[in-house]
Amino acid sequence: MSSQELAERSGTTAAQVRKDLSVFGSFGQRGRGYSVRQLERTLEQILGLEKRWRVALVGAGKIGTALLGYGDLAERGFDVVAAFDTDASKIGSDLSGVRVFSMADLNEVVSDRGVEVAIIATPPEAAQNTVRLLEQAGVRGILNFAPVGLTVNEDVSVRTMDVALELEALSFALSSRTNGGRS
Amino acid sequence: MSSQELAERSGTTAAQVRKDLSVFGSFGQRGRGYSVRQLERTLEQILGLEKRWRVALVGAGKIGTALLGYGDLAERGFDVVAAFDTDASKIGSDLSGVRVFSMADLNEVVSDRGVEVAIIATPPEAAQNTVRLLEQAGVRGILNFAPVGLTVNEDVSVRTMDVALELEALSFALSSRTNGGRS
DNA sequence: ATCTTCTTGTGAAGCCTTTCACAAGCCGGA
DNA sequence: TCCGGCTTGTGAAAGGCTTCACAAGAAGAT
Repeated sequence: MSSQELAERSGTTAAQVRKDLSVFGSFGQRGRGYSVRQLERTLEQILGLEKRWRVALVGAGKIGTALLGYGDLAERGFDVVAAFDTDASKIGSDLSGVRVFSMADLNEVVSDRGVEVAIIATPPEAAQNTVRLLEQAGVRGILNFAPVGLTVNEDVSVRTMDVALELEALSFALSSRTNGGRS
Repeated sequence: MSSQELAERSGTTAAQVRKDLSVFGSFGQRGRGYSVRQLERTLEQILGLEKRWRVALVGAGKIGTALLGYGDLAERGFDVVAAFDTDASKIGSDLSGVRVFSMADLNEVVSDRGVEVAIIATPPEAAQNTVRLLEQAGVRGILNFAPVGLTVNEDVSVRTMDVALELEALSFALSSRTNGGRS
């Protein structure tokens, strides 16, 4: 497959694709293009996707449980190995095959099971404190669904998914386009 | 409040804050800084946040219903005025005060209620077809939770929120940092 | 009124990313 | 073997974003 075709499929330009790939090395064959199979394998390795990751879910409310039922995650290399919640009635139960623990057990369970990445789906007030607990337990990647900015140690990566924020970005795009799209 | 303080709170630099604001005009007072109140009002207007938006939800499964219970949305100016699903047992029911309609009614309901933005929370196979329906009904902003890339008309904005993709980005950050973080 | 202190708004410089353009190289056909 | 058609990999140019640095202006003290 040529860089041109890759570009069209991923919504970018041929030159961009070639430059991006060239950062990691030369995988293409001049005159022939790229072997999709080989490219897939090589990139998986480079991006750390060949590895499976152990994930913990903190907050087994609506959003948390919805994520567990998402399915897709396991196929893409992420095993949710534990969930945590403050609600006593949930502790000990099974959500889509994942055991729910008390927050008090977080440190122990996360350390024992070698959890590297956590998903925070707590109410916003509880999110920052959850970060503290996770950092102490050795988690270095956090996906945050609580609509708040989080402060983390330097050696921890966070990504926040805020639905309302994304809608706001959409609304900005829409209104600037409508009001005679200056720029 | 000075640009310095604004920068610290939002995790950027003072120069960046001033440059960004200068795109829209001059709101600060030399020697004094910015009036937070006035800044808030002005930016709300500019970003189109003073307006309320009517939102439709397509796909009333786990993720969809979780989003409805999210609360935060209404506070931030987004009213979910209709939901759609293919499951006959859900049609006609109420989810957190939102009526669930058949997909067959999408065009009519969306047009009648003046929906401008839609959230797609369908299975990935159904997402692209949903885009078609929404475009025909006049929706111009789409927030997509299905883990697929979507093709849309030029006058429509899409944002995709893919949990596994975000986790993959995290895992890349983690593994590059571990493997002697070159660069 | 003048001086000192503070902070903005903005040209200019620096840096990084994207695009251009083309030599180098691969393949199939004659 | 030689040629013509394609496509990569990459230096160089262009474009965009971030940081620097400083004149212009505001407020309070003397």
